[in-house]
Amino acid sequence: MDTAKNMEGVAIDPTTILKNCGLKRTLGRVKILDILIELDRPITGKELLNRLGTDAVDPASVYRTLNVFFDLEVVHKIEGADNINRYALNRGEDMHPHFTCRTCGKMECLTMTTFPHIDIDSMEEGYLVERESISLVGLCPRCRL
Amino acid sequence: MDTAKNMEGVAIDPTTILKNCGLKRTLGRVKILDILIELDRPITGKELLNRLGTDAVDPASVYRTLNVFFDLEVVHKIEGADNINRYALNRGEDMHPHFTCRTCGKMECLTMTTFPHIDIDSMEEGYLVERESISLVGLCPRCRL
DNA sequence: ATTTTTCTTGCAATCAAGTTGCATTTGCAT
DNA sequence: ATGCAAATGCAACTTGATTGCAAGAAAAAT
Repeated sequence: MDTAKNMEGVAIDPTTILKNCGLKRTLGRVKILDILIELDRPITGKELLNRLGTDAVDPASVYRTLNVFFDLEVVHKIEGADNINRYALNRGEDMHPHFTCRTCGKMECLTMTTFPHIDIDSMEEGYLVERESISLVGLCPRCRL
Repeated sequence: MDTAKNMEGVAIDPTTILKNCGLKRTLGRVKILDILIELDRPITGKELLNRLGTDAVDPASVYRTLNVFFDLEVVHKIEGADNINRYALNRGEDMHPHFTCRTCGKMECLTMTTFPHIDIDSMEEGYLVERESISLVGLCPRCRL
């Protein structure tokens, strides 16, 4: 079985990721990366903690790790649906909107949807736009009954 | 001097607003509406409390009031830039993106910018989209140095 | 292989935004 | 004027997340 690769054809396994950004390979970080690699949608710190389950990593360490990963661009941080941060592995994908179900709280990446172009030039002079995000909220098929 | 009007030509003063939605005209609500009417950008509960200043309204009451206003569509609630809710008077405007300065935290409405159309049909069947928001984050001219 | 250095973690305390329960007060219809 | 539903203030609490610090684990140096 092949190792997963990202869009640039780079292998994505915890050890390689950690080595590539000069972080020590600790059990907690590996477990967190295992979960994020497995998943194709952004999850909250809470869900991550739940998934880590019994062999718990301390919440403080989880949040610290996520922030380190975010600073090193190992993960994306998605804010905005319900004021809870969600994290997803940075696979080098294009920017895309996210859909969050109001009931079950699951967030999904709308990778099939083209990211609409915002006419930034029509903004007043002098603004520097660093991040753009589009967020849809509603009901997913399962929660819609 | 004329009283301010919204897009439907309805006068927007605290007393009228409160009467129109069957809420009691209390001092706190009037003060909050005064501030929101005056402002053309969404503000946080914190900023609202600061502006209420010395003649303080209790934080719990402010947040309760904002929620009541939101439920009655008197105000918009904008989430997403930094996981802090911001509120702006509902003037019946079209949906528009918001820009938040990473440094000073001020949010502005990008009313001059057309709201890009998201191709919701390209989403899988069964989703119900209730809200859509577009959020830009960066530096405003003042904070850009 | 062992020591040393540096980085990480766990734990507990803390923070900030926001909510809730409840007794008291206030607006307003009568 | 007065009676009652609605709103407020206060304090306690919730939740997501951060921080200080002592103890522990990786990687580097010997």
